[in-house]
Amino acid sequence: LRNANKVPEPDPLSGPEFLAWRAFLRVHATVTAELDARLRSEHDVTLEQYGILITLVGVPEMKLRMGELARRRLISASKITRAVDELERRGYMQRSADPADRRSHLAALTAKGLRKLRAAQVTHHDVARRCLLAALSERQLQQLARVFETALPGVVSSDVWPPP
Amino acid sequence: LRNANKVPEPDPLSGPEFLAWRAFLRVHATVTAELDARLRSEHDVTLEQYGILITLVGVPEMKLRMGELARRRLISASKITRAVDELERRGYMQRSADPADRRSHLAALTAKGLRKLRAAQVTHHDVARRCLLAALSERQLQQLARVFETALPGVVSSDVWPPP
DNA sequence: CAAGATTGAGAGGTCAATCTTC
DNA sequence: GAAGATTGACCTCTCAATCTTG
Repeated sequence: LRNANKVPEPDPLSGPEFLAWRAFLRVHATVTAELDARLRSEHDVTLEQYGILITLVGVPEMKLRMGELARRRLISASKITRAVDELERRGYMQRSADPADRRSHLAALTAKGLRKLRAAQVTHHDVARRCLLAALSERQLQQLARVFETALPGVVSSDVWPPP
Repeated sequence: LRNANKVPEPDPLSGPEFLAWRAFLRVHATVTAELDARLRSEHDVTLEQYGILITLVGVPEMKLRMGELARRRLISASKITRAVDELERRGYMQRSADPADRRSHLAALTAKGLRKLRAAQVTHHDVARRCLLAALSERQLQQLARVFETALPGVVSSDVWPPP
């Protein structure tokens, strides 16, 4: 405490900045810890795997090139390769050749993967509601979306994230 | 697309729920990816290491028991052991015996660790501002904090998170 | 020779077993 | 015997090197 005061923080966040930022990080950490724990215990799927499946279901034909899938999940090329290996091994996804470019592989959701995702979504939505959404009025939900849209234009309405 | 309609989502989120939730996740993923990348490149520290240092600086005498540190960072006992091993190896932290309980070890920030943290905070705050805070008015920052406090009471004002 | 994807070797994380102290 | 912390063995991730096609 004494030492901390002797080496003061340069250009600190303002009071309201600090409180909003800290609450944002704390809420996210709390909610995702609960999400990952419940998805694992109830569906034997990690939050990361859930993210991959939910990304695919929202896309035409439920298939995406490996690189595009990695870009949308913000993960590396080698990590998406290994994650899809595992999901394919379990029968939730299937690779196929890309007719438009023979370097590229398409990663598709299978019928089994779709059923798995639908079941997992019940848990996902339950956690999202119980840890955040259910406490908020419709007006507060819209405020939240508006505030985020102000900070990162496109983040609310854009179908793909990050944008192409 | 055709198949997705045949296996519909049970109990979906409402429109405003969906938009607020998705934006929340997208903003967090975007900001933390940028944060981790810049902390690594400018200070050779991961976001996780930064989180450990920032947790310690906010606490009396800048020291915490290993288990309490793990609890506040939402990570396992073995992971905090190895993370502190590395931070100690680099001179940013130091372990000492806990006089109150000889089973327990205290993990303390060193003077070098405090200087490292102060430097990293400049980068941290720059990213936090540029990706989220700077676009918001003081009123919007307060709205954000209020909305989070509604969802998880204590998340804004509590000095320790998660609460004891 | 650049882009898309995968692989091998090494670094880092996880789970159960262990050691010490309460 | 349970709690606090660490260790060992296994598993996953990362980085650079590789293979293939544009």
